[in-house]
Amino acid sequence: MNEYDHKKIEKKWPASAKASAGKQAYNHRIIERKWQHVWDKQKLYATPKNPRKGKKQYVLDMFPYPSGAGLHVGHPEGYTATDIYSRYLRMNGYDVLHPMGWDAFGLPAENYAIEKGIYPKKTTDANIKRFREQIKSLGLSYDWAREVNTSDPDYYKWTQWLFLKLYEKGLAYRKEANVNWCPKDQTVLANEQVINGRCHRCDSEVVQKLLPQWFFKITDYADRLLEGLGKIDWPEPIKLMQRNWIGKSEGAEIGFEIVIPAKAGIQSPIAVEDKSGSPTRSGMTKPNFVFLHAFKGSPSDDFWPWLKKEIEKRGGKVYAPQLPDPAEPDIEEQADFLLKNYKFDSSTVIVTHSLGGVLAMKLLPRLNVKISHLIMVAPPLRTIFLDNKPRPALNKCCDWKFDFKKIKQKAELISVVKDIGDNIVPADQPEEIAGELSARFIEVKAIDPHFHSPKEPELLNVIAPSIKIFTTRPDTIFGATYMVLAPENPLIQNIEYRIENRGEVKEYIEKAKKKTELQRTALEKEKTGVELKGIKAINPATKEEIPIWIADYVLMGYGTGAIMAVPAHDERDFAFAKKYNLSIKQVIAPHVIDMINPPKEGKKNTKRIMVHAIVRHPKENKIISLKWKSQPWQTFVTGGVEEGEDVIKAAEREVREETGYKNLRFVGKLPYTIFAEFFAAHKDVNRAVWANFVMFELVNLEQDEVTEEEKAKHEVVWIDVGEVRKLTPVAEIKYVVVWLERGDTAYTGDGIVLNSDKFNGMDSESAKWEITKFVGGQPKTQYKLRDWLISRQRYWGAPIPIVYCQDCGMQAIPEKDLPVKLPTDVDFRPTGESPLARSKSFNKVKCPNCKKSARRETDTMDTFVDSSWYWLRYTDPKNDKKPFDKLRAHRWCPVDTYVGGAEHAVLHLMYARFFCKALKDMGYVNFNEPFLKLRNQGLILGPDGQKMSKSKGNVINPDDVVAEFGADTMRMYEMFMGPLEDAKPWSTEGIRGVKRFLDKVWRLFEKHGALPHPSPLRDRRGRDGEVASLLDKTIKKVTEDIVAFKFNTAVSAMMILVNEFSALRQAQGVNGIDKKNAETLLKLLSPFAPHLAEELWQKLGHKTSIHREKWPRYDEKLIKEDSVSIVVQVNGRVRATVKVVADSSEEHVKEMAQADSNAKKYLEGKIIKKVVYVRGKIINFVT
RNA sequence: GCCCGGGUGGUGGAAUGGUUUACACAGAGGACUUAAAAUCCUUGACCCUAACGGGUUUGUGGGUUCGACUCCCACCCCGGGCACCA
Repeated sequence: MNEYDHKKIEKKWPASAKASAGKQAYNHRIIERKWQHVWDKQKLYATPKNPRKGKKQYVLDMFPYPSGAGLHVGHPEGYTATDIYSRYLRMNGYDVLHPMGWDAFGLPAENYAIEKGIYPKKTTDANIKRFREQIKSLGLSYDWAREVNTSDPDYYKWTQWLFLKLYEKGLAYRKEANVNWCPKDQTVLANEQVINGRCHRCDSEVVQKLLPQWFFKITDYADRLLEGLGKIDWPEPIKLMQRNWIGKSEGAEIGFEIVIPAKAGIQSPIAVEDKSGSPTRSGMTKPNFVFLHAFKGSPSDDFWPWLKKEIEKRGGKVYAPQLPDPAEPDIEEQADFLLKNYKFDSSTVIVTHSLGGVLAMKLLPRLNVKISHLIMVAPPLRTIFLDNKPRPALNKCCDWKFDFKKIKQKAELISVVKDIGDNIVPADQPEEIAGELSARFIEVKAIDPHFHSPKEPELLNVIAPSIKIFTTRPDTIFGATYMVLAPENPLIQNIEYRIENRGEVKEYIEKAKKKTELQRTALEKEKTGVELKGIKAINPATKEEIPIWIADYVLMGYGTGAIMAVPAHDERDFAFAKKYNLSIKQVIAPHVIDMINPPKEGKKNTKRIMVHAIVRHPKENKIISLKWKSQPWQTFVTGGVEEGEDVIKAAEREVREETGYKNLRFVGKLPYTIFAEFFAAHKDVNRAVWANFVMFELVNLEQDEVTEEEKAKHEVVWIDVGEVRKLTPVAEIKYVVVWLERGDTAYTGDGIVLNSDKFNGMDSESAKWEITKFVGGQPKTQYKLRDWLISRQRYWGAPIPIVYCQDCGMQAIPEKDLPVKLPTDVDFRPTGESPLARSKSFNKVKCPNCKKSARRETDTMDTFVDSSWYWLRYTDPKNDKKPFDKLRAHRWCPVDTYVGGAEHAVLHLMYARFFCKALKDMGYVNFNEPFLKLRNQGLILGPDGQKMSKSKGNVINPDDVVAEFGADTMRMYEMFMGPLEDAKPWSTEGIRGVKRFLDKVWRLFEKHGALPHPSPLRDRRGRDGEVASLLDKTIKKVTEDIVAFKFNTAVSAMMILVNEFSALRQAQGVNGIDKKNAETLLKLLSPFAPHLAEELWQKLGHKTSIHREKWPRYDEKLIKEDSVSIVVQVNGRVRATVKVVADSSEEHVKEMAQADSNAKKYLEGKIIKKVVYVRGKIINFVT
């Protein structure tokens, strides 16, 4: 170990000893600068090259963004915490990696460039320099040889490299996406820069804009990100926030078929009998399907019989003729046949297979009406086939010339379905037809090539789509009374041709698109929507037809973009149903068991339907209650409902009978029935009751006579509405209270299933899976997490290493060409595209594949990408071959302790975890979680308790604090303020107190030098052994508190010790304190106040650094007190304290306590029923 | 609206089932000093009492317990996160 040459130090810092000598306070300016210089020279905090296995600790701070404002007093809080912990670990023999660096890319530098025209690198480098100096002035023990800077090409080269690796793995992809766009600043904004739907800089409303963007596929890791949280030591609230962000929901995916509802009054479009012989009911029919089969085919071939059945199941009427001469077809003749036998009209849907499509294209121009929909499955356009088989019959079947314009005019909607695995019709033919006809073009994979399988489910999706929904409450499906699609749901286009109010629907969709984020998420926004008229869905549980709506309260980005609406059991659906008058059907009843009169074992069980009437006074805010004479009950007006009887009528009857009031006005009914179980004492039976609540208001107080029989049972008492809580149906009453306060609401909890056929009576939780099975649904897990959008139309970030070539498409930059450097010939002014797009030098690039000139990706990466892996770079910061050496990373990682602000709870911490897992899968690291232990630091507020800000003028500058009080005081004060994770206000008075403490320590040594002197282990009151005990207790407390990150109480423990030393010295007139004790104190202090501790340590005559010393141990035996104070309580109240020898027997303590004069007063003449004795703490007499 | 965290002297906070207010700040009184600063000592919730002592008190109300800041229930207030996630 390097020894200090005190002579040399003295020579360079001659003032240091004298500056403070004889003064009450020490000179922090000189001492701190001196030791910072010496430590730096000696490389005291260099990281060991090869940490010993099991002896390594990686202690990390979240690296700062080097802003122009310089260091904030909040920064040193976390830095001091990790510094204390690192120093503590080193003193306990650990090899510690404790680095610092710069999250240097980001918006402010670029905005500054826009404003002042100063190149971002220039401002950033200057800011880093200032930050580094400020951090160094705090005496933090970072190993500066490992400094990293994300804006350095040597760093972002590897950020780009990691991007390419993710790209190779399919974890980086490009797609069109809606992004936040600020119309005033002409730029895309990150989600976190949008505050309440407004731009954080200019406050204009942010709109959604569709742009091609790069994403990282973090959703692939949703489950692992969730699972990993169980294994790491992080603050619970942070873990919870991540869990919520990932948002895992278990539920079911269930299909709802779309049907064509029966309608009266529409003329049958086809007035002839069909081959299948199905009767055509006159005056009432459904839209009709006409099937046109293929060459050599028949309606019993291929998918036809299956499709017919499926469509009929959905209420469609199908006509599937056998076409004349299928093997030697004459298209014109076939068309004649159809025209002769069938009548087509605006509701007709023609479905064709293969050559049937040619027939349809020849048929349509000859129609004098417009049909609804033409669906051509794998239609040919020419007689060129993939199998090269000659088909002479086809060559002569028609002229293969089509009047596309006319065809287009004769169908409302045309769809062309292509099989991507087709082995007969070449791919370009259906495509060309679709193009000519401007038709909907759908590419699918058929089960058998060219749709030859007896079942082709994809076709059903085109012809009769079903709506897939995700729900976490399949148990409520019997109560699904309507469905809702998100306005963006592409399914709407599929079924559009059947929608009667198309114009209205389109208008709604357009309006929804134009809405700003603010309007869509506006508080208490009223729900809007439009019904899709002309189609219905079938509730798969009830088989009933239910309406389909579109509404923007359903989001496309979650689940399937469609829901089944259960208004009775979902708040949103409830509000929507109320507004649009949709039916509400209860299928779950809250299940309550009366805790005061619970059902009794062995009693008869009876079932009843009951109604409770809440009767309001005509003028006052009072309601009627009945006070029972035979029971200790006070109830609403209450009674049974006969099977089939109207609940409201029954309630009216009861009110009349029991109270005589007769002029009632019905106000409302609790929208759900409650299932309650209790013991009915007056009848001596158990009751299971369906409880209904009805509210009336008395029009006046006119009253009929009440029968004597009723009068004998109970008396009418008016009570305040606020007292409802006290009434007797205790278990149900909480729902009534909510009803009275908030009005009608949906019941969203669990309970007993009702109105659900064979599932009635089950509890909702167990019904979930049973019902899912019953309706043919699948269990499904959904996540809220979306993929991470990393594109930024910004300059000051790492360029995305991709080029676009006209011939070869998207191409990755080869590794050898990295880094893609940021150009300097840039105009920063915002125009809506990335500034990189306007750099000439940047865009001079050749396609890595064909070497022709190509276009560069001009977006840069989100700065969160840079910070997702910096913790790995610290383990190997100078490597120019790889981002980091695997072995070196493995020696130090994962990070053992990570400290930073809670504002990164989701973003940075989630992204870094994602990177770690992706790197693990690619074999670059061998662990799953980057940060094993995480601790948050709280905000430091201004002295006024407000968040520090320039405009409020409450900013504390750390430079000023260090200048006035010194780094040691600043460090210690920030630790002493309160718990690390709490937000706490700065107090200028408070920091003085800490300085006073350090001065006190200084005087303890300084006044007479540090003297070796005989250990007078007596405290100021002359008691032997107390100081020794206190010293060991302090070691214990400080040690435990550092490990637990409870630095505030560690500081207070040292204050207590120093106060004791100081008083001891005064009381005994001793010059200085015992050397051993002094050294222990300094060691405890050294992680907190490293400069002062080192200075005093050297003064004690040492030549090596205190920071290389071993952490002090304590002696359990010394901590144990010889005598203890026992608190004497009588009936739990403190009456005295008695002093007894430690480990006294209970008997002895009891005697001593009873002997105490004050305790005696309270025990005199009382019988002691019980004595509670807690060893060494308390004795309680119960009389 | 939902989900977290919190509410303790004049102030920052300590105590996670056992004497509420450790430690520090501010305040009051005293010592030293010509004086101030600095330092040191004493004091320090509220009400009753001359005092011994007693009573009340950890946001409010209730409960569990010999005993509750601590555990349970309801409510109020503050801070943070999410926000139509089916």
